[in-house]
Amino acid sequence: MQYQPKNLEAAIQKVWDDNETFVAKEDDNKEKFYCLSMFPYPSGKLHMGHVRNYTIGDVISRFQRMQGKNVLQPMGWDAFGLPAENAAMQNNRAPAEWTYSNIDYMRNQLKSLGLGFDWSRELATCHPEYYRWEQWLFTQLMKKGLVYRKMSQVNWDPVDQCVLANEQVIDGKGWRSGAPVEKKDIVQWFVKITDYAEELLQDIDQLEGWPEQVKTMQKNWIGKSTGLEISFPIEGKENQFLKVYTTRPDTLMGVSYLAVAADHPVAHKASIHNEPLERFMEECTHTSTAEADIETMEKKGVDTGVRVRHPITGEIIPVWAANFVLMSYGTGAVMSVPAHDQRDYEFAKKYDLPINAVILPEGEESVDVSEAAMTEKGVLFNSGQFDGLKSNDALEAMAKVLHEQEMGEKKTNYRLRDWGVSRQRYWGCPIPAVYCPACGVMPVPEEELPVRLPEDLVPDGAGSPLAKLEEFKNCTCPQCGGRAKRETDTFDTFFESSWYYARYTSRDCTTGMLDKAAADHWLPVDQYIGGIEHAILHLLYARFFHKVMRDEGLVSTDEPFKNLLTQGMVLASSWYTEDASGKQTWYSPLDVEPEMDDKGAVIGGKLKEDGTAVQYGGIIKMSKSKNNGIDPQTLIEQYGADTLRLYIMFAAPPEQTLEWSDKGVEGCSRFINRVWRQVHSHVEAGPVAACTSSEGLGKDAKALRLKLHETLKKVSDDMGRRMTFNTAIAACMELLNDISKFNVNDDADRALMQEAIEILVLILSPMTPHMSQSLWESLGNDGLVVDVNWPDVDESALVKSEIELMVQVNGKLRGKIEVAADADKDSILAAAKADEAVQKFIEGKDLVKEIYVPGRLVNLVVKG
RNA sequence: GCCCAGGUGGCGAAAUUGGUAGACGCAGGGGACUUAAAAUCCCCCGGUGGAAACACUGUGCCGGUUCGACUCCGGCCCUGGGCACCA
Repeated sequence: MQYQPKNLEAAIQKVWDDNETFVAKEDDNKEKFYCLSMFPYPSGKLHMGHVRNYTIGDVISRFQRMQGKNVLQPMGWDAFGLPAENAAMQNNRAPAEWTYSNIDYMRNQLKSLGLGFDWSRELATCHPEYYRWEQWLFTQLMKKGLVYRKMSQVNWDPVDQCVLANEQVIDGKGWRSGAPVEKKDIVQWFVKITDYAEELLQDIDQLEGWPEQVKTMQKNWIGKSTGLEISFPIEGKENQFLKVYTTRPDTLMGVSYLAVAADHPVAHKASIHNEPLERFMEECTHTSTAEADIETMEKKGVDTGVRVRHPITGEIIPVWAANFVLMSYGTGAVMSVPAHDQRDYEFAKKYDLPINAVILPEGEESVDVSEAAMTEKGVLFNSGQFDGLKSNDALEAMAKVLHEQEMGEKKTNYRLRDWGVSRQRYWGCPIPAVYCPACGVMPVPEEELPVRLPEDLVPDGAGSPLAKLEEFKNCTCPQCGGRAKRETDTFDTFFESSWYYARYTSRDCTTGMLDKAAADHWLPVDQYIGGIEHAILHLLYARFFHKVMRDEGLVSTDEPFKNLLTQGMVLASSWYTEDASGKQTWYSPLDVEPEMDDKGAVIGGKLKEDGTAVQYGGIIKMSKSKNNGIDPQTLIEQYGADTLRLYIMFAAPPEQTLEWSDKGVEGCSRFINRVWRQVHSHVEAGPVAACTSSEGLGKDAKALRLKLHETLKKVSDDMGRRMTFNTAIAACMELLNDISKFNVNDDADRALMQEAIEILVLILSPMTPHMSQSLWESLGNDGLVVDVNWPDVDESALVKSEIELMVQVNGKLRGKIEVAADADKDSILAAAKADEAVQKFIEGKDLVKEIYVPGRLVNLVVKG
């Protein structure tokens, strides 16, 4: 019987569908397990990153179900976003229509992978039944004072008259118009995530099932610091101060200038009679708003002419406007101490500003700042009354003096900024606010929700379509009944993805955002799986939303995700040619024959079609722009979903990047075929009951049964605790190698084969559910594999009479000895010293130390 | 620039708590089967020296701790992710 995955997989998927195998119901008799993979943006087709994400989730779900848990594994669509608008402009198609057809296509793709989703809970964030509840939550936050409006900067395309996302700004120019981008101030909605900064920070310690690296990134992002907020009196302006915040108050006596943002009010005022400053400020409006750009930009500045007085020494200090100071951070002004901060140092060198050293390295007499800043903490000097103080004690001392003079206060600061949620875009959730000329800004009343997004618009890239749509914009004031205007901005799409995990528990609830009982039953998510690229923003916003929902009485826990698995990206080799103008054309790795040097390193390649030489672009993330994506669909058709799933899980542990290899897929296909043939050749000889004990088995059979239960033990641990599916699969491969070498001589051997093969089929089933289901039936069993209990390890099969120990001399492996499993230390050491290979290295030398690690090794330390 | 990861054969990787470096798979080489090919099965496979036994060497680079380091510590190099409007 040949392995033909295409028909087999479709038939088994139909059985799952017909039986509603994966529809989850609340059941208090079983432990619940909520397994969630990050939902996809419906971009058109599944890519390999999706396949990886959802396969990992499905393997975990199936494993947990076989552990007897009641598993919920839902799926939905992160349906709002920019790509729909871009596609709309290109194809003159409405984003809604494009999105819905993508969803239909991708749903079928997911089904063909055999993923055990509860489709009855499917949701799409662009459905009004979904987004009405985030609108509702937002109006609650408005009433609570947790949202506000303020001016903030956006990238503005002066030609297309629209706001650009950071990724749409290429080399400072708009991606479509090519016009230099400008910064523009507009009024936008902000959510006060900073009110929860401390709790978001503290609760990270509760997240025991999160990777350490993600927790560290979140801590650093929130960026709690304690420092001083210091007021510098402005010269010639009675009672006017420039405020700065510093985490290094110990360097206060070394301040040589203050730097303010180019759009700081002080700079604005000063620019009126200062032409170079005015020019500089104008120049600063033509830079990107992205932090990475600002931080890597050449540091520039201009003297504003404004002077302040040092709050302690009274010294006159210049105020510069600088392009690296951001108005949106802290007070928009910083104190600069070139001697002890490298960026300030470079700026001071460039503009010939004084460099005053005030910190000595601990235990030293002098400090050299002729080449670079000394950024370590130490002991204060040149600091008048503070001389001799340690850096760490300076905060209290400075705070006391400044407090008395009302020139400064100790302050806790967070790097985290409030969440700007306004987007001047069409394909998003409308922000439920109304502007009345008489009554002001107010929330849309609950009974008028949802504010529906019209779904038939086709954006043209010039401005926001909603802002141009009078029938959307015009409304009546809920308070006075007069004519009013609706908000035409939409939410940041992170808004939708911040609570979808909760909505799955009560998707059909029409009376509230969540059904409390259902939400309490399933939440928190037991296992969340998604890309490492979401380590900060998405996960932080979702944690924040959860706390907000908790404070609204909607959920009962502090945190949404108990365990987190951050999966690595999927990479493939990349190939390109470059024309005279430097324009690159990228080719699919499937179309290229690589060429290697003697050492096997890739040096180039040729197109399979016509032999054109192409250059190697390295192994990089699969992406449309580099044309190195591998379409999962063709692989499913060629090898079947089980082979693709097995390869994805075998090629690397889940957190690591995964490099695509078509040869590797073939290897997995070979393995599946070997399992298939092994089962069928065993079954051909007729039915047999599985072996249940090692008693009475011959030597080889005993050894195979040992291997079988060792493998079961390892695979259970790898899949349940370690989540290293690659090593679990490797163990299954080893087991199959042993099974196929085993000679069946009698009925007892056949019974052992039955046991071994049944266990192999079961433990592979999370990865290869279709194959396992089919083989399970061939082995004479009824029912669904997914409802079978995970097999138990027979501990008695694991008992060994003899063990092998390594013998080292001075830490180098010199021999191996076979000893009884219960041998004592002295006899083991004696055996080690008696070993012929070991003898050569200890003969005639002084034995100075003997180390015995039970079950592992002996190390003999000799001298001379 | 800042924050966080990663770096082990020709390649993907393994070594779980400091204790046999390279399991498993891919590629490659040799053989069996076949008229032949594919498929399948068996053997070899880090480097250097050696007929072999075996020895030396080897986990990005430099240094340290230890009886013993891929694993711990300090410094550096390279690659990747994130940096608040891609999702």
